[in-house]
Amino acid sequence: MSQMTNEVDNNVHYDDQTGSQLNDDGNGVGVVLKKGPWTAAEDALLVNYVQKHGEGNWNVVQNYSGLSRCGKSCRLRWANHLRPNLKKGAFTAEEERMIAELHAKMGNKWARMAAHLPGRTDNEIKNYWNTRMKRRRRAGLPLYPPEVLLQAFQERKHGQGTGEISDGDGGHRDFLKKNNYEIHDAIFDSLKENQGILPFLPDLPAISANSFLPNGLGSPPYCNLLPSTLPNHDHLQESTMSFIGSSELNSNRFYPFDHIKDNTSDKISESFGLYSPLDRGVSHGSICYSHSLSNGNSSTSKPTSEAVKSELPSLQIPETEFGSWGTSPPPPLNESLDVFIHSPQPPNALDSGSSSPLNSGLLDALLYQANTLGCSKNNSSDKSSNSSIATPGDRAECSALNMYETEWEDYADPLSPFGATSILNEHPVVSTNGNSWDEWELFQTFSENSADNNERLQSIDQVWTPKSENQSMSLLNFTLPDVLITSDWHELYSDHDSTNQAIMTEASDDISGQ
DNA sequence: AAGCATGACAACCGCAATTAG
DNA sequence: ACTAATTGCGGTTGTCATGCT
Repeated sequence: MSQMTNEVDNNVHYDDQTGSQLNDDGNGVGVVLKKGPWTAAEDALLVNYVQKHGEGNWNVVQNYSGLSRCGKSCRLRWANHLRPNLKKGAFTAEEERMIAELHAKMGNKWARMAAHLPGRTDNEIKNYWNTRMKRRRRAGLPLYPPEVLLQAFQERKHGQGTGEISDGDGGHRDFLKKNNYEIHDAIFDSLKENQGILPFLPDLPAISANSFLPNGLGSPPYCNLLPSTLPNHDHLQESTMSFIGSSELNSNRFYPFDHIKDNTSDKISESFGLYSPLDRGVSHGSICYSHSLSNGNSSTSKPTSEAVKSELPSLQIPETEFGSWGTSPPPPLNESLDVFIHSPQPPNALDSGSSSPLNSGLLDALLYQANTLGCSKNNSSDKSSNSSIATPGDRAECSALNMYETEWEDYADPLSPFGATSILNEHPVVSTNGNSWDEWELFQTFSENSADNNERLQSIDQVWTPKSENQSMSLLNFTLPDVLITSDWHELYSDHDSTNQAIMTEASDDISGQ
């Protein structure tokens, strides 16, 4: 890097600037070890050493090479920069897709991910992901492309989760599978991270709580959601019921966004964990409350803001804990669910009366989403009739949708394996050049100023067809167009809904089918 | 042009796991 | 079996470049 090139022959500068540390490995006590950026001369020394002695024994490098670096630093330098076959430069589209996919499966297992990306280092991947995630989070965008979510979900569902990608982290998965409690990491991760996948429901029909809770949690699909092996089922049910009771699900009919009619659209985003670009507060409830379940264990003793801090993607649970679950009674799961279920709601949530499924946690948000999708297919009249509700929410929803639509522009590259081509061919896009962020804003403005939402939603209804539903299940290669400034953008909208629907249908099937 | 925000990297730190004695 | 050393990993921080206001 340019940084490095500027550092050649300036040892003194960096010694003074970055300080030093004493060697603590006994090899040269009192020797001042250099820190900071490596110089070309140091690199040469290290390369020379490795060529002569091979990798390893890093702590003795300074003895043989004359380097004043600790072994750790040498190893890192070699691994990240000097070893042969390192691939430099920007990640390719394929690599980016791989990273998203791997992260959806593995979480922050950078080293494992690097193993699947020849020539790339864990540090590189980590930096890439963190930067990318920061950017996306700031923009309020979901971390994973829907097709990655769907694919991962399907793979997990069909027991081919590891497939060609073995993360070696099957411990907790085994546990999950054994307990028929297999919910894909990525789904929860995505929900937890920013839940961008949820808010882009095409519309928000009023649905009857009874329609998907015919007999409360004691009947499908909820009863099947619970691990059949749970010995403390009653307890869990009771807990879950109280959880449901805390929401508006116990009313005959609830309007998911009704309660936010009078609130700002931020509440929707907050409820679904969709970050507002303007508000990245770390204490957003949805993040906090989703954490316990997504982790599958109760980590709520810690400040929930940590969920944000740690950027936990997948089931980032110490494997020992899961391992112990496998050999000991499942109460931890109960507890975790219990904790999740009884997750304290922020006072304002209660005060505002927004104890809706949106605020009560990602589980019912997920289920709500899944069921809503089901309802939306069967009840277009409801859809249209309800498209008139919650104007502010609708706007927020629209915003979320818009974000989603432009979200995966990275994957809209015609060369991308996600294959934007077909979509782009099917749906003429007016503008498709370059980066779309500005265009997205333009589009958002367009959307917000466009004809009233009812009309838009009706259009969506019109373009919904069983065909698109069927297609949705084969949309693994579906890619969002780069830009959606198009006269018939609602058709794209509809296709996104298809993907979304596919995901949520999978989620619903997966949950109810367990 | 200056200041600021952000991105991209590189490197360090601490902890945990593994290995060697 | 125990301990220390080594290695690996993930989180975090620091620096520079770039773009925007």
